[in-house]
Amino acid sequence: METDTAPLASAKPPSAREKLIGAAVKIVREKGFNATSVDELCREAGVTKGAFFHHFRSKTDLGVAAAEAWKLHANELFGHAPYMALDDPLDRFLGYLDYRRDLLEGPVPEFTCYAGTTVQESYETLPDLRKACHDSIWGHAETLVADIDAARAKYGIGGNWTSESLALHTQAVLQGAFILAKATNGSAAARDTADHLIRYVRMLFNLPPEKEA
Amino acid sequence: METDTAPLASAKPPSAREKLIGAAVKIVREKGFNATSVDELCREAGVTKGAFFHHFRSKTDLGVAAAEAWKLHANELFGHAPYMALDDPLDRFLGYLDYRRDLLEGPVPEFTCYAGTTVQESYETLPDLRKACHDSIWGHAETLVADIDAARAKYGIGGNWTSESLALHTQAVLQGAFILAKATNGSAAARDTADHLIRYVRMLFNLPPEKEA
DNA sequence: GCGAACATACCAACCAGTCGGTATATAGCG
DNA sequence: CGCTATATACCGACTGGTTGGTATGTTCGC
Repeated sequence: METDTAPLASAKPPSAREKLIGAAVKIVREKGFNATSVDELCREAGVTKGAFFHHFRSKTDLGVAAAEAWKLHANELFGHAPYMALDDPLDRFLGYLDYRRDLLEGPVPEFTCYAGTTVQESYETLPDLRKACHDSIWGHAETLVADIDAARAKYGIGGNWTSESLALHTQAVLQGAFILAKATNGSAAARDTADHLIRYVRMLFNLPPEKEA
Repeated sequence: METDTAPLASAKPPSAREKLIGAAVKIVREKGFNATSVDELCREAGVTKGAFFHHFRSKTDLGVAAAEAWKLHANELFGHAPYMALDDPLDRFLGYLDYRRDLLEGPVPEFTCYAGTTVQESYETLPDLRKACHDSIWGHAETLVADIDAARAKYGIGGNWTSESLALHTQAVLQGAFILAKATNGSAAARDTADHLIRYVRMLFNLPPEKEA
């Protein structure tokens, strides 16, 4: 049906549709999907209710579109980060993990995940939204698998685990870090958890721990 | 103010208060805090609205009481599990992790965390509830710290990390596992992530990986 | 007969979604 | 070029149902 989903930032004149998707990503990360009303989304986007229901059949529909936009946004951000220019696949993967840890700072709603937040509220009640959030998370994890696989082959790393499961594990740890951040309303505990993840991956690949204090 | 919070299961005649707390823990884990209405909680508990607002000043107030009950419930469950009889602190910690992984099965709402679910929806808007969820998670993590500390001392394990941070990391990984479970509406991905956590802890303590397939 | 535990009736605010309408752009046609 | 037809984008008042919360009982143990 709808395939022209635009990323979070786009060209010159943002249409009502794009403004609503941006508003959803922003406000839902602050207050959650259910606590965000259509009127509030319209106010944030500077758009009327008529425009809302012209572009989206329902509030859930906007939630789905926002999940798709969120995946594109993430893959754009991490796919073009500096560490992606490195030659070694393990360096790229470790660069990704460092980058993700370093992003854990500032106001909590600015580094948390739209899809992870939303799926918690929708998984039992809104199947379409659950699936869209699943695809958002899995679609991002997928982008890590090739490098993990290549790194294992290059350095001869075996073990009773799959590269897919490690990619998903990184996402799980980050999602857990977001929950710790929300619980404390700060980012320190989240960074500590990301450090444990980095330590784990380095151990899996027989690397020494990062520089100590 | 209110200090007589009862655990999830108690003696003979469950009062309206206890029934409401039980209903909150159950339904909020399914649908989230905001999507759960007071009327639905009353229906589930078999209690009228008058009884609800006799015992709780607000819906948020019930959410706070449920978070406290949830912590008591968890510490009761894991504090009396079989592995707690083991002599070695590392065996107890590993027993805890195995037990948590093995609990990841069956319907998703039955193994997910009330506090982790709720804090995501409330951290910006309902400070009291955020704090109660924080105390629930941190209060459970605390119960692991003594064993981790003792295990490190016994086996001479150093490293640039604190026992508190590892205890919180286990909670973060489990919270992340719950999100993967919700996204898939199943528990397989969650168990895989728990396996990575167990592998990490074993590596930290210089143990070989668990039995392979 | 008095307070705690519950029940019933009710309310104002808010909710997602509807609907009749307008403004503008483009296309087809002569 | 001028005229009509059609489609898209957008507007905002309105609706029926739901929300969290209140006001006013009733019941019952002490």
